[in-house]
Amino acid sequence: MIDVLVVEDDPVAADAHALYVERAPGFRCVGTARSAAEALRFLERRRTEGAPVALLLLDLYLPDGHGLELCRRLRAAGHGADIIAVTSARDLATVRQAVSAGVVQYLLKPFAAASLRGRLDRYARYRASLSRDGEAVGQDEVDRAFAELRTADTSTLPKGLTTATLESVAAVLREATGGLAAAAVGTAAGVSRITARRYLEYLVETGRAVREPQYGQVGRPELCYRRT
Amino acid sequence: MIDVLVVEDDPVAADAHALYVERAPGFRCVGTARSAAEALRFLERRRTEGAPVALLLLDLYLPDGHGLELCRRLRAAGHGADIIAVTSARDLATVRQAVSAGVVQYLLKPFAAASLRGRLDRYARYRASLSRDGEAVGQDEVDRAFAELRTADTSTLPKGLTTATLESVAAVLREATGGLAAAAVGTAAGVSRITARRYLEYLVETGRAVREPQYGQVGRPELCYRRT
DNA sequence: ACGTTTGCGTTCATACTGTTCACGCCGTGC
DNA sequence: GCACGGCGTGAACAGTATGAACGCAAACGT
Repeated sequence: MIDVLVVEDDPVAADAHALYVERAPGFRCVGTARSAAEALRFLERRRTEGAPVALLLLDLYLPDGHGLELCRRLRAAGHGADIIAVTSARDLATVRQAVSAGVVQYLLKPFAAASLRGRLDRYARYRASLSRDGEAVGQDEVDRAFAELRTADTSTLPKGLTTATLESVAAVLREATGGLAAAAVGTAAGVSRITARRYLEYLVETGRAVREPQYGQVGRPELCYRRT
Repeated sequence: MIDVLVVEDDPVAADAHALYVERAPGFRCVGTARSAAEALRFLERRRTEGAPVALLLLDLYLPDGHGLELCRRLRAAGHGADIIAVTSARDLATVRQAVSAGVVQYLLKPFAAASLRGRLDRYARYRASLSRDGEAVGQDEVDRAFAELRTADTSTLPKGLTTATLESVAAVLREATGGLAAAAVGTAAGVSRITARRYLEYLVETGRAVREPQYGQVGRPELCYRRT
């Protein structure tokens, strides 16, 4: 279970964020703070109690200072909590400062519930890929863990993709019981293997499908796509 | 031009890193530091001179303290420099702490020159995508910028190996209590002995597994693989 | 020392992947 | 009305991850 603290001065937004966190499997909202000072007190108390907070949903505009200043104070105090910035700050300078301050995700307000949910799921996967302890890791594993923190925008489709085709590909995947190869999806959706693959890869990127190899008798293994 | 400071106690490695940085277009190595204290002094001096360092290549094992401690002190002092960790620390706990401390890349030593180069290029792209003065920025642009920092290097795995298969082979080895023969690993992972051996050998090469012969019966000894 | 036994390591055919490029289509400007 | 540029699609092709076959290496038994 990943313990989350919501830091947000607007009570309505704070409640909404807390609700979204509770709804995400594996996450638990252990409290909300209205200000930087309150957040620091909360984190300190949890740490002395031996149950440190793992993740912060942090609004950057707080009544008693900037959210990034809270980040810095937090790091200086030795808190290891990860931070997802949830803010309406739309300027690039703030984004850059957030990155250097160690913010793992940056979500612009207003956002859809699914958008936050996607980020929380990604974060959970990142945690899972780093949860094994006491073992030597390779560069590939480190890269994979970092890649989990990367999120694609789900609201706008990338160039070369259309809603209609995406819908039919997603529908095929939804109907299928097990995993389906790109070629099979293509046939079922009435498009070529290449096009089907394009959309399936997009679904994987946005976390709505997974890809796993199916080893045959001989030859390169077939990639099977399955909805999550 | 992106100003880089190399923080590394080994003079040979420091020179090599500085050389690699100079060779990357758009980057300039403005100095090297042998210790955390020296690095802090250097950053402070550059900042007062009005030419703050933009990026650190940071070794985590320093003579006067851990590199991540330097990160925290740096943030507390308000330095906004980004950090690429270049280290031989192969444990997941350190990786996690590095992420929460605001490390943008994590490169394991020893590394190929091309590997560092790839990361520098990606960092340059990240900078470029955030350098526009245009104020209003959308979620998609933020995501793209983050993605530049977190895209896994495709060249980390040798030709002929896939992350999915590597993961399942590594998982089998992790679950096993004692040593396992290539054939046994293959059966458990759902691949052939040949494929299992390929990945096991890779794990041995990268120091994540060891290989030891099992004597006792008639015939050629069986090679048992075990995680480290 | 030599045969026997057992599994290793290499080669190569194979099947699927992933990329590149040309085509057709829709919308826009002149 | 016609040229044009951008965009979504698929055919062709090179690339690549896999396993079967097979020769060989390394141990034990006599």
